[in-house]
Amino acid sequence: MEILVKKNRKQQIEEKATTLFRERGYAATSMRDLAQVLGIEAASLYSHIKSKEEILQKICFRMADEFFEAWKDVESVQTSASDKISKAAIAHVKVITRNTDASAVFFNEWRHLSEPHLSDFLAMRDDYEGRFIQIIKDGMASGEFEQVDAKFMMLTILSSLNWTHNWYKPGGSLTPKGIGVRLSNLVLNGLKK
Amino acid sequence: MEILVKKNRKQQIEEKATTLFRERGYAATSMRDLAQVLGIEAASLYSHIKSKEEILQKICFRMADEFFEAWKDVESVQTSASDKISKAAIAHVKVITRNTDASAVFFNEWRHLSEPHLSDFLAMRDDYEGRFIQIIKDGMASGEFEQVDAKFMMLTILSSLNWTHNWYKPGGSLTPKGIGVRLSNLVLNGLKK
DNA sequence: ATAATTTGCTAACGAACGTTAGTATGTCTA
DNA sequence: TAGACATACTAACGTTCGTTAGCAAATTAT
Repeated sequence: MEILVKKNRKQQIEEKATTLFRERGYAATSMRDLAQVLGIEAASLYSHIKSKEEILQKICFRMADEFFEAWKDVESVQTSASDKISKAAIAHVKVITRNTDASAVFFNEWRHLSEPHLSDFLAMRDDYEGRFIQIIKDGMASGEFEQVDAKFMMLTILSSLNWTHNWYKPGGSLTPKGIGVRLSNLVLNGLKK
Repeated sequence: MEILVKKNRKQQIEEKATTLFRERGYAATSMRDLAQVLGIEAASLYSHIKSKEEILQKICFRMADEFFEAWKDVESVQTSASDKISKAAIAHVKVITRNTDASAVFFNEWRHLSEPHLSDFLAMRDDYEGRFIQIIKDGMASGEFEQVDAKFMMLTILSSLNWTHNWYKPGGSLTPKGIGVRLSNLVLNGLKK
């Protein structure tokens, strides 16, 4: 066995950091703040992590992975464009509602990444957004959707989906899937012929 | 005459600060950064302003004023609920596109306000959001809209509208009014019976 | 049993932070 | 012409920042 990974404490650090970064923002959260929440000294954090930014990187790229992972279900089956949009919306919302704090960090704090991680991040985002655009364009080409500005449409769809991290509370009347269904129906009403 | 207001330099400071706060975030922007952009020393800023946070307050509450001011046109005339939503969306987008940097600060940096300004800010936001909810509820009561979760609908509408600050570029193919019309049509398709 | 790993501490580093005090200079106003 | 005002400076304050060095105890693996 070659389990060399530091497990327990490092995970705790990332979890607490996620909460703090969400509440106060990355720049306004100090390592001493983070240490206090964990009940240790700030210097002790460095037995487990390399730097403050490493934590942010982990959060951002783990979320990116989750979004791409969820997308696999969308592209696996051959189906109509509207069905794909619907599937993508549901999958996207599920990822967000499963990680509301990490999502907030992902959406709001990525700009504090340094190079080359910042460029990597933006490239992934472009890739992800491009997949939505492609579906919309396919839908227009096949006559399923009206002729619209595909990028504008993508931005509108994703802004509605992404905003859910700001108000979703587990245990509310709307389930993640319910939210995805409602939001995708909403935009599909505007897309379908 | 009692013109005691410091005019020129203070405005410049607020403008440059708006850009920096948007690009780097409030907490990650130092007074020395701001001074450098203006070509002066950090200490010199304090001949014109009281504190760093005062700048943030000015930006946030000026934007709040603009949003409420734009809303006056919506409530002045008695008309259908869908017409009101449309008018509100257009007015809202116009304010954002007229001040993309300040809007970004308004949406992302308000949490760095200290009390009592933070509570004031949140109260204004609740008020503003409540007006959207009221129109939606009126539309449902009159039979114009389908029965929906009014708060969910408001959040969806505003998230689409608010996101425009992230991608709108003056001189693009879409005018502010065009954006407002398209976005309001989109959500109205989902609302109307 | 012993070696390695995990976890934490105190002390401190240099840098950057927001801000104040005190002063100087040019410009507009009475 | 005198005073007020706008604008900016140097110098420095106390604080907080992210991080490192060096050490120690407990836990785990061999």
